Amino acid sequence: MGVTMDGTKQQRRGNTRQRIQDVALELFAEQGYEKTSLREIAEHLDVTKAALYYHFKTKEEIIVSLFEDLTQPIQDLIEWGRSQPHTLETKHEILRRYSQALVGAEPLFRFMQENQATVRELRIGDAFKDRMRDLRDIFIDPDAPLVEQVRCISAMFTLHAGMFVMQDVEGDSEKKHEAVLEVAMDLVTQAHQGARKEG
Amino acid sequence: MGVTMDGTKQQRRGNTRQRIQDVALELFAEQGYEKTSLREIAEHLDVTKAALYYHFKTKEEIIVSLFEDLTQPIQDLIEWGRSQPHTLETKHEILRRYSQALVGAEPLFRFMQENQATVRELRIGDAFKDRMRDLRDIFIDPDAPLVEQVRCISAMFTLHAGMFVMQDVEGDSEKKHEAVLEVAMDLVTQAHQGARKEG
Amino acid sequence: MGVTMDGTKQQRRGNTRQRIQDVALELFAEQGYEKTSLREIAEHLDVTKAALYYHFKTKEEIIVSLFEDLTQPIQDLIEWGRSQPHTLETKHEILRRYSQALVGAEPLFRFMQENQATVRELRIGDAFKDRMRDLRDIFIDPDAPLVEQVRCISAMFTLHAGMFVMQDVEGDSEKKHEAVLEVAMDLVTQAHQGARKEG
Amino acid sequence: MGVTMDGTKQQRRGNTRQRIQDVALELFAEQGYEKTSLREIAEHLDVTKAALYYHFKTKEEIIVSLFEDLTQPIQDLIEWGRSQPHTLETKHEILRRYSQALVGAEPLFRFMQENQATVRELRIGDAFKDRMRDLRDIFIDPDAPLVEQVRCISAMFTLHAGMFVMQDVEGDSEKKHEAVLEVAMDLVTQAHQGARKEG
DNA sequence: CATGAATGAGAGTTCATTCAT
DNA sequence: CATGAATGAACTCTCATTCAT
Repeated sequence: MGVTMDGTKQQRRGNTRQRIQDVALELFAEQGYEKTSLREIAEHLDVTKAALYYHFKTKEEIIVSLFEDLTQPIQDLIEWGRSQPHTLETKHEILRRYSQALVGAEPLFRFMQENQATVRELRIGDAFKDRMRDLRDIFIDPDAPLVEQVRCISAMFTLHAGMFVMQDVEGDSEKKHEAVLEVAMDLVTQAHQGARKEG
Repeated sequence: MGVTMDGTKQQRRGNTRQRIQDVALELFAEQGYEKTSLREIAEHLDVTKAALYYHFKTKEEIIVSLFEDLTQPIQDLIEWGRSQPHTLETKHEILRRYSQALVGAEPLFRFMQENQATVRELRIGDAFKDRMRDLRDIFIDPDAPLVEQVRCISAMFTLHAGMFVMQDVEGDSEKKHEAVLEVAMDLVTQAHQGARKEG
Repeated sequence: MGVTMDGTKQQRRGNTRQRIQDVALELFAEQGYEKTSLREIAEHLDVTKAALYYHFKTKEEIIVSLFEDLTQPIQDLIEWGRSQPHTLETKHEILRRYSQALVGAEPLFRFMQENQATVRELRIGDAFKDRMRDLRDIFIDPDAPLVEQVRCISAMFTLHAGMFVMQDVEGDSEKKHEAVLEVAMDLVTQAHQGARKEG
Repeated sequence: MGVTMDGTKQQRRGNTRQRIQDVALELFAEQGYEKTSLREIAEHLDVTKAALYYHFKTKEEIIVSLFEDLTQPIQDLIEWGRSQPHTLETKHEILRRYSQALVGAEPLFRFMQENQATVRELRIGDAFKDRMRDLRDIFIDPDAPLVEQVRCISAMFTLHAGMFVMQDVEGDSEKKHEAVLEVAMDLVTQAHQGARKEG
């Protein structure tokens, strides 16, 4: 992600920085942001705490960087969505792409979902909220009946739920993803039809 | 127990334990468990930190007590659900009751949802997980097609989403609740019919 | 020990006070003075901490009372010793009596020996030191050669050691006491003879 | 390692760990382990409490480190003693060496003797007990008559007593040491002869 | 690039003690 | 005689952060 062809200098340079990000995300996702200390991250990497400060000015900046790096695909998705007509087909395509984006940034999203209270107070809190609202705005028609709006929200949450709750439902991982996506698609379709009838 | 007719002093003195719980829940829900210090709770109540320790042995015990006190309705619901036949009507009734239970314990549930990473490490983590699994087990038929199982899970998550995300959707609070419940009911109905067709 | 024939009122009255002393001494001896909290003592007795304060003004007063009650025999011994001629036979008799006094107040002495640093800062510290010096003064002749003085001190310490270190030497308890006393007596005898020769 | 020729700054900066140990031992020996707080130690060194934690993970680790560093000579003595024949001459040599080892680690031993109750609960408690038992085992013949065993124990305790009690006996420090050692040697000699007669 | 050493602030927790009831 | 409720001071320990080297 953001890795250019040329690697020599970047690898040397970017290596530690990236390793910090990797370890930090893993620990943040596992234990939460507050309970993960810089000491712990440093120990996992076999460097000193002070070394972290060479690469990131504060603890907060570590997860800010993670957020920015890993949610780029969703940012792209939103931009793309904005330029599309608000048809059912568009919404289906958004769901498909969003589903994939989630898979790509799973640990971050798990972290964000499980540490909402913390995230809210961090600098990324607003960015995240904005992003979610943007996504909602290209996904939900504010003039549609309330029930149909709920169906759309439900569709998105179904995708989220798919990431975490589904883990302890038995079955092939691939098949579960498909099932989740199918339910979400159905919900949007129903929302679309429901809105039609009203209008 | 030294209870005088007049209530003013009683209120100040007699129910500190409850007041601790109230303030703690409020702050936990707002800022998260880790970021809420006992000093802060004590200051809100105008007592010393040590006073908290007269009523609760540890910080953790405060939220444990909240959890136990406030999730009793859901415990009851699960017990009731177990004794019912696994019909569609039962599931609808469960959704209705669960929806109400959520409203009653909203701050706690908001807290649990927004501090999952923290909760997981606390003593209530397992209790919560167990409770959720029990609920799922009386709600989902493991022999049904995967898609229909997902629909059921989605129904429950729709209720959860209803509590938080819906807050910034415009509309009358009462009506939103109804809409959320309707979507959830629909999902379960569809799941039921889908399962029929297969079998 | 200070218990009169009549017991009714004294027992009621003295009962709790004495029970506090008993439990306190046991815990002090086992864990040390600092590590034993009043909460712990109260819990062992199934009363509240505040109850302890009815019987003793402070924590320190508890061990002061123990000290005063239990070292009376030694106080008596010292007084008796003072009125006797400084003969070898007197010293032997002192050893015999001291040995017995130690047995009677074993837990207290164990406590005093194992918490010297603490005791020193307590009010009993000086009292104890005084008592020990008094004992030494009737036991040691300051004009005797240094080696003989050491022998006398060694005799007394042999009795002390007998209480604690001997516990994990195998053998009948009674016999061990006798052996300890014998060694101590020997040391004093030698000291006496050594002093003679010099003089 | 950044060691400059000049020593002044080095002394301030470079050997904080050692300075902590020195001050800690001094205070522990004077006031006891429990009554000595890390704040106090830090203040004596003119650093913050947190600085102590850079050098030692816990308060306990401070005295563990002291114990390990300062009892090495005794450890060596035990090892040496094990390889020697159990003759009287060996025992005399052990006493001589032990006497010297005690002088070298006087504050630590004073601490251990005056804080036995505390030490027992610390990690060094067992290590100390083991060490003492090992010493006893190379010093005492378990088949000897009880009285002779007591004489040996008494000899060792005489050395211990020599460290503390003798402080307030008047006389030249050097001479006192010699007198103490002489009494201890005598006791062992007598024990040896006593055992002979029996066997 | 990275370390060693340190700090200031604050956390949760425990303690001896007090006092109205 | 004893309790319930509370306090103030202290404790051990952890954290994010800084900076000279």
